[in-house]
Amino acid sequence: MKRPPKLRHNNSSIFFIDRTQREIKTMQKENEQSNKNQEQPLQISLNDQMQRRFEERQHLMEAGINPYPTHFEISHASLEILNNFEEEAKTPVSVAGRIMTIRKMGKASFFHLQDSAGRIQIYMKKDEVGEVTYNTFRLLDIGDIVGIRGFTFKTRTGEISVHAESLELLTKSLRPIPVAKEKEVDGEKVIFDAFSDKEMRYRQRYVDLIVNPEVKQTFIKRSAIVSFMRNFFAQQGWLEVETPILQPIYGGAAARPFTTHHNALDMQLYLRIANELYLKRLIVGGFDGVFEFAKDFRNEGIDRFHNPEFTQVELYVAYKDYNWMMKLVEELLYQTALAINKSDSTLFLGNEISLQTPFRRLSIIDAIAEYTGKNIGGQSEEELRSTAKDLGLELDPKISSGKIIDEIFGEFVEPKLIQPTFITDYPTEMSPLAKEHPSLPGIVERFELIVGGKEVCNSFSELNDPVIQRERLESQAKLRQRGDEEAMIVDEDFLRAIEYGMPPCAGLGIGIDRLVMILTGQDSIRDVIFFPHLKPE
RNA sequence: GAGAAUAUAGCUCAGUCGGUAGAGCAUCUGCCUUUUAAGCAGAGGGUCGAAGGUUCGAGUCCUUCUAUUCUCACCA
Repeated sequence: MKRPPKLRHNNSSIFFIDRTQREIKTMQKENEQSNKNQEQPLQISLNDQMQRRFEERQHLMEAGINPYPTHFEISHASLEILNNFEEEAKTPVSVAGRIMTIRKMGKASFFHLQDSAGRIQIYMKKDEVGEVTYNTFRLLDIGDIVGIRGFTFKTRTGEISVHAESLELLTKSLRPIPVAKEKEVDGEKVIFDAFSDKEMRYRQRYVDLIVNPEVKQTFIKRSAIVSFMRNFFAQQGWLEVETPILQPIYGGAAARPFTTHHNALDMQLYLRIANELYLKRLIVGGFDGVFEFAKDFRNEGIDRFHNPEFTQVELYVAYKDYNWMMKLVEELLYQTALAINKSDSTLFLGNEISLQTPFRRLSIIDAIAEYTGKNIGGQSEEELRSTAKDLGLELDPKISSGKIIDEIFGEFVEPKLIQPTFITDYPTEMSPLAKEHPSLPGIVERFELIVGGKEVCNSFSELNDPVIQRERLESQAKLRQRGDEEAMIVDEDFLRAIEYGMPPCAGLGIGIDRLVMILTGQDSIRDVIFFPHLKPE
């Protein structure tokens, strides 16, 4: 460099750079030349804004100032200052956060710092912080992270702020963040030109979280929902466990799996589609109640209700049945809603949903009768097929009676069940792991909870007769041979386990992503998963 | 898997009949000591998603491809 930029600093971490436009141009030229000469490993394509920020980082380091120091003592979060403000106190505070707005007015400036709790305005006056610090500040960018020491006060226009006495750069930001401006109109916040491109929001969730505060709230709620449920289960004395994600035989649900390969063992493995069979092994082993918050993986379509990996909590409780489990689910969801939203009602897909207990209960046969006028109780496969035809439903000729009922239900009933509704007593054929109803032949003790037209829970009294279980799995294997890719596989180890004897048991699965969607009012699963699956850029 | 829409500056978006690439915010320079979508004056910034084609000339018309969004189908 022919002429380095003027750098002055004193013994604190304060710096001062004075540049003219011409000097910047010269430096850019030199930078380009040195890039050519030295084959920089840096492969980031720079726009003008990034170029300038890279240079600034370099200048700081040349001046012996670390743009990435290791720590800063924080006394207050932004929200604490706002909540505990006392007009006359002038409380000394130190705060840290990302610069989100800047309003420079010559020898005084205002800017907002954003920390994890919120935003706080900082006021800085040249007379008070001195020329060196003030000029330091003038060079910082929106997006930089700084620490401020000062005292609290309220501005002429009434905003609680921090009057800065010193400033320390904590992290230099190299990429411009898409700042949106906001304004209050009649107490309502109006946001201008928000960062709203959905693809970029999902791909660069970190940016989404910085600039769209309501996104953060959704995920904070998600965390609170899981914590609340975990405590709810733990307080009953049930054990939180972990079971394999990599499985030699997958099972517990009707779905197509992901496959992977273990090199050292040279064997194919599957990513689990459900935890059910492993959790039941633990009930055999003598635990009275086990639960697992689990990532499951299903190799199927992607839309706003389905992500290839999703979260379920499964719970198994010995000596209980599905009627008991229904009461538990009602209580759990009601309590969760109250804890999270302070309300038992929520807006989901345009519908006001009430989680007030008790939820409606309806057998699948009655539900179909109510919403289609067709009584399918006791109908044979052929009769069911003609009922479906009457209703205008086209069916794959391969599917059998259980699936036909499921199709009719899914097409004509499920979308209409907006308020929480337990659908009970499914055909045995659809539920190979559920125990048959003692007084209803061909029907199992099973329920699903439908909310907003979508399945949220699935539960049954678990089948524990190993002989019948083997028959059921073997007939699944036959369906598989007929071409049903989702039919289950015979899992000999699971059968061996329940041959030792599994106590009567109620099982439950709750789709966490969907529950979070309902309780946070989000219409897409992508808005409740930090990093939803997208094709590579 | 099928259909529709979208892709232009860091962000949000205009761009008419095919004829020199536009705005607001952000950035840079100057002024401004309680502002808040701060203000005033000026400046810089573009492989118009990618590749072909038509044309004297393409952001614009045609073809193919890529990604996303929405709807439908399957799945929870």
